[in-house]
Amino acid sequence: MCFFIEIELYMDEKEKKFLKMIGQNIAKNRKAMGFSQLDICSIIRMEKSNLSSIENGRQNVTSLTLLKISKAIGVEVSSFFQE
Amino acid sequence: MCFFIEIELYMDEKEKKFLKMIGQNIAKNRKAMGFSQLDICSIIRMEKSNLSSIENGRQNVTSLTLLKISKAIGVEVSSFFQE
DNA sequence: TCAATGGTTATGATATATCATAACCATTGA
DNA sequence: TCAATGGTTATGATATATCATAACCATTGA
Repeated sequence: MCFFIEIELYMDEKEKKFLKMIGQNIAKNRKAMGFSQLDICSIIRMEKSNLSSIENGRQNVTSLTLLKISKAIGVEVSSFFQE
Repeated sequence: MCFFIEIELYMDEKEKKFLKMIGQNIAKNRKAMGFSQLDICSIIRMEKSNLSSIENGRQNVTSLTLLKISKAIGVEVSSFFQE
């Protein structure tokens, strides 16, 4: 038995879900405002591979990237953190 | 005249202010809940140099770090993005 | 058909967040 | 006094976000 490892795995799952939630919120807001991934990428000069990976929760996106995406879409950054 | 550079500098200022805002919100919430920087760092196993630099807006903090800090303090991540 | 659009995944390079450590300063309480 | 506490700043190492590019797939409209 090794509780430390269990806790680590548990946190890891939580973190994965958190990143997935952010990505889903970005995608939801983006589509609601009528933008494609490519639209956003050209507005903020970001690679489409990057945005795709963020929307799929595969990347630990930084604050400034969230700021840029939120401005391009036209929503508040905090909208990306709603459950 | 070079508008491109002007826009870049302008954005840079906006971004600096954004990071400072996040840092101030973290510090405000942390103090309100009665925690020192060292408390938070020991809870989430983060370097105090790192947290200090985040609270002073010198670092482009990542989503997962915001998640950890918010859990340690006991507030929502979105509270770090309130104007 | 098939070109265009929107998105995903992979790879190597570069920039930078975080770690680890240390030195330093100010404040506080014994 | 002075040790303890809380915070800042600096430096080098390591991990990883993002860039840049490319290949690929599915859908759609001409």
